[in-house]
Amino acid sequence: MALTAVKGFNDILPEESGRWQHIEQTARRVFELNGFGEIRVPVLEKTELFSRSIGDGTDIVEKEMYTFTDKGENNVTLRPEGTAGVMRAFIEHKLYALDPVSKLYYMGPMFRYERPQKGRYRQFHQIGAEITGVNDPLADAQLLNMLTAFFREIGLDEPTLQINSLGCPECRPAYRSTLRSFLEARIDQLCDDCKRRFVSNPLRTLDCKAQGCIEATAGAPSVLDHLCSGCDSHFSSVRRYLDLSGTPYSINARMVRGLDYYTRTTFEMVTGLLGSQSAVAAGGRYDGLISQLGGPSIPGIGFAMGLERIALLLGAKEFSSQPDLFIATMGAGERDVAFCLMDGLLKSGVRVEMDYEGKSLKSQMRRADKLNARYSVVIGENEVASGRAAFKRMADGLQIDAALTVDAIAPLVRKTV
RNA sequence: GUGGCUAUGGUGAAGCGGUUAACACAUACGACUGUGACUCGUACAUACGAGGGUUCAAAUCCCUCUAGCCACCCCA
Repeated sequence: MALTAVKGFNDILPEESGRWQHIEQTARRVFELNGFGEIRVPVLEKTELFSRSIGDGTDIVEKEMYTFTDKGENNVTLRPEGTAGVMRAFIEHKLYALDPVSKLYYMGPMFRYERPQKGRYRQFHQIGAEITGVNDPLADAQLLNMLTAFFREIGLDEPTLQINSLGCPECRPAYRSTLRSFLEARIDQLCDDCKRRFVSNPLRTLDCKAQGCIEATAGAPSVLDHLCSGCDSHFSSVRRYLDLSGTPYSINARMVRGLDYYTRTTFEMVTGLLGSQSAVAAGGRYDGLISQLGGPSIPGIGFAMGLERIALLLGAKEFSSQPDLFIATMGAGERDVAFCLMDGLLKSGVRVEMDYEGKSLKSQMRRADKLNARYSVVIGENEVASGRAAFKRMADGLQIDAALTVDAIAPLVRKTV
């Protein structure tokens, strides 16, 4: 093969793009219903934006970013996630000055240099939403309800919502050291990875899949028992609002996030159908992020969902449309008439196909069938002379006589639902 | 970054050292003399991921590389 796409970068072919559009349109509809407006930000940002927001020690920043120096000697990076860029724009354009509460959504490609596997690619696509300016747990709950609504609308009931609270800079350090002393006593039972995590990120040992670690951490202290009073009441309010609106969820005190900026509420939509890529959507509150990036001290909360993973879950559901009418012609003499008829019908919104290259009637009919046209019509000398033709309903072969005019044809073949 | 598996036409695949690379689907054209889905006929890999080697002879054995998939790490 001469030239191929870059490893981990995929083409979305027409066969699949219908499904993608369905996902995107559903997200737009649900998000806009909730008062979110779309923001479009660049895919390329200064590297510093990501190292400062996501965190220097995270895997994303340490080994997964597409970072390079451009011709002007700027150190730039293809965005590995969406929130940082959106918040940069939020601060840069002082959107907080327009409105104390802003609700934004975005969609587009993200880039991470990882080894591709099922549901994980180097260029992947996310749809995300962010609320800034609200401390109240009401914002957390609305965002979670919106996420739940999206999955309901898209027709997926499989992914389930899990929530947790990670505390804040007040209470997390204390919990972390409590956990560390718990682990210290059992460090021999931990796997090699977790011995490393014990130092770098002890919370991570809680969601390790190794049997020894699961046993060793079975009685580990829970974050939720070590929240400060502010975080504790915030979390219980979030739960109360979810209960009030009947949103199903479960609490997973072992859920950890990969980005440093999360505080308090964190959550994931989890599926069991994608192997180890169980998270279809994930997010959380990031009360310190905006000020960390040089903006005012404004809280925020948001999520991102993975389009590829949702598309995978949607599976083989059919989203392609069918032509209303296929026009077949007997000979070159009728093609002018057919072409004008097609043009007129297209202008009035009827989806029409015709044969472009003067193939045999047999081929044309086969094509009408293959395209799954709802009606077909054959135009020959007789039809041109009489100005009428038989429109064949492909599903059952019924033929209906009608005049060869847009006004007569459009209502006949147009899908009436 | 680590590990495992796999690489034959548009697709799914047979082939396990010996003349024309099976079969199916898809595609194109045709047969049933102006009407699809059934049936039938014809066409369709100078070629077996790339490069090297062994051999009289390789898609079939060996080596290297590359790619894809899956898993780990991590993550949407």
